[in-house]
Amino acid sequence: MKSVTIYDIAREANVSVATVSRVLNNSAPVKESTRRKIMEIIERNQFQPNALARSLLKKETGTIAIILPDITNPFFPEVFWGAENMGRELGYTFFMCDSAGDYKRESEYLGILRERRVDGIIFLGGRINVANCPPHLVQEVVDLSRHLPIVLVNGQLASSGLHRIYTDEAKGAELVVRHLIELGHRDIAFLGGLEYMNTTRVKVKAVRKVLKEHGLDLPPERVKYGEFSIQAGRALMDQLLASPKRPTAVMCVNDFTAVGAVKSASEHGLRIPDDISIAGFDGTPLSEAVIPELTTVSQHAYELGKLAVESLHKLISGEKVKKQAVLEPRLIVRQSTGPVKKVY
Amino acid sequence: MKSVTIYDIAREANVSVATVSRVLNNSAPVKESTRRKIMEIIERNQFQPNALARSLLKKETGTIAIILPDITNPFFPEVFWGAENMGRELGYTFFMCDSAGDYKRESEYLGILRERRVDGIIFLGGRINVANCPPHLVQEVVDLSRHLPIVLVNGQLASSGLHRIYTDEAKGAELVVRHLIELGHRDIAFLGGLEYMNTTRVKVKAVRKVLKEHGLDLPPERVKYGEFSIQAGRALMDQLLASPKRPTAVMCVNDFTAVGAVKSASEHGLRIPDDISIAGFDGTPLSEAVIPELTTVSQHAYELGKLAVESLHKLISGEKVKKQAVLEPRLIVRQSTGPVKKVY
DNA sequence: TTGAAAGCGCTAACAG
DNA sequence: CTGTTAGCGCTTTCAA
Repeated sequence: MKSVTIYDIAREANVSVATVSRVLNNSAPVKESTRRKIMEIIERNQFQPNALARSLLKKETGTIAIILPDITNPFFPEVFWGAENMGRELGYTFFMCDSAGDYKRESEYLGILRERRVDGIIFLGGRINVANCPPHLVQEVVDLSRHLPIVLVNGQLASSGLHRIYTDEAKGAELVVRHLIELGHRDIAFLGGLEYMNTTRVKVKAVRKVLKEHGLDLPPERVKYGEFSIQAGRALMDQLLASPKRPTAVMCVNDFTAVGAVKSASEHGLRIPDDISIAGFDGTPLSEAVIPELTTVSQHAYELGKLAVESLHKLISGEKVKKQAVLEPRLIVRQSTGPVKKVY
Repeated sequence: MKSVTIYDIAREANVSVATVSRVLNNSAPVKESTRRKIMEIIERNQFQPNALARSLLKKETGTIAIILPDITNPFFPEVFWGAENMGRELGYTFFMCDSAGDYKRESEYLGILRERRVDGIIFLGGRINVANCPPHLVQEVVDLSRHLPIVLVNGQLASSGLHRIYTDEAKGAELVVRHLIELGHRDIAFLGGLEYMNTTRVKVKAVRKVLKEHGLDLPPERVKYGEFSIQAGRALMDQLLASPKRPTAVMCVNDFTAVGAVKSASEHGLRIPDDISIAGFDGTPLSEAVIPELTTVSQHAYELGKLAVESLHKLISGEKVKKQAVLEPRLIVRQSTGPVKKVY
């Protein structure tokens, strides 16, 4: 089990470790014949340099960590996949940290990652998505960011000056509402999402704005806050349908809740979109897998991951990077929304 | 940006680095007063020991890597989530490596992980799931396993003697077929999965076996091989439905293909399960998200991840571990399967 | 083109 | 209870 080191190679080749190091890194010219001899010995011994030792010296590890709130939500694997594909080419390996959206876990990971000397961190969810993040939690991230680059994806930390990549969710929500209005809907509800999370607030605000432009409004009973899960979507929709007069269209905070809403609606005997239109958000693969396929808004998850790594890499290399990169959301009209049915 | 080291702390506290190290690791008694002083200085400087240096010395990194074929397939996040929850308590951090099922990428990662001196590897998909894995690819893993523990999840490497955790897929397939037969189905088809992958073969074989027990068989035209995606499921189902006489029930290789099959069937105007029963496999969250909810077989993905880490940890700690751990699959009957409709 | 030697930051004997 | 010291495996001057 004794692992072979650069010394073993050097000894066997009758050269110094410096020379072996040189052929390993191509960091200086080495006589062709010695190079070949060394290479041969390396191959034969299946020698692999110890990345820890190298990192200790070079002060860079070639690792990036991604902290996210829920890997089982299909939006995040998509982001990761984008990040990894970009990162692999640049030579990075990824630590995956599922925080479950829990501040404590986030802090825990932040500490661990610092100890492990990752080259950078991509942060999603949790504290960067709440309306009023406790100052010490903001500070923690800001402090860390003085040691290593951090990129926030789809979130922010009040006046932290951290780099951000995000999709314009307000714009996305507007797209959905305009689409619904064009279809003739006048009674639109908003469903899902915790009230104190930004992703929820931003959307509700945008919905209000667009409705107002059309002389419509969003009364309190047409907004149902809750979790982001399928279950929550279903329960919330149940509530909505329990009211005497039901809306003709529902915009959901994400695809999960939309799926739940669809379930509830069909359990209530409603046909979608004939009896009620339901729209999701995120454009996850799930939205396409469901029947009926969901009208939703693509957040370009893959792209977000890719861009995050790209920025991070530049930051790591000391290049100048724009503080913010905003992606345009894209409305994807599918089967779950349709013209309002006139009832005379 | 100069990072503070144990030396800085020692100097400021007027003690030796050894003492600082002792309070850091609680590895030997230290006078309470000095301990407090040192702690205070550590806090004030936000000192975090460099894990690289420690790992270099201790020959253990506290990292586990998980190699899997497709993080966007909801089965795998579930496995990861189980692994992480178990691993976090044991002090591990996770490298996530999406191989895309590509042997080249797998090899690439295997090399990188060795260099990074991960404490262990959890391997899923790709080469451990094909019927005839090229010997050099087997050898590569076996070689590596002499340097660090490797656990194969839901797969195997011919006579490699590697540790394995898996769900009994044959049993799972049997469960589905028996369920279908009980419902009165006599014409059952199998859909999806590459023919050369074990996960496909095992299931087809099991289906044949059970059908035979009941005096039935699985003619070639009732088996449609293909990818594991939703798209594949849909295309394959289209083929199946193009035949003059369609089966009354379809068992799919996984939930993705089942979802595709459901789509195709409903596009063809068939009601599920009244006109045709469709069953999935894996028990992913997707199977429950979809409408109608899928009858499927739970592979206990979360549990697989948990167990994998548990074994790995024991292996790492030098404890004795069973070569194999087999989980019992569980049939989950939901809405996509029902009694066969008698047609006279 | 090559070698000697000084660390990177930490832990673990070994002495005291 | 505490300090000295020898590495862990590698890269990188500085000389030769």
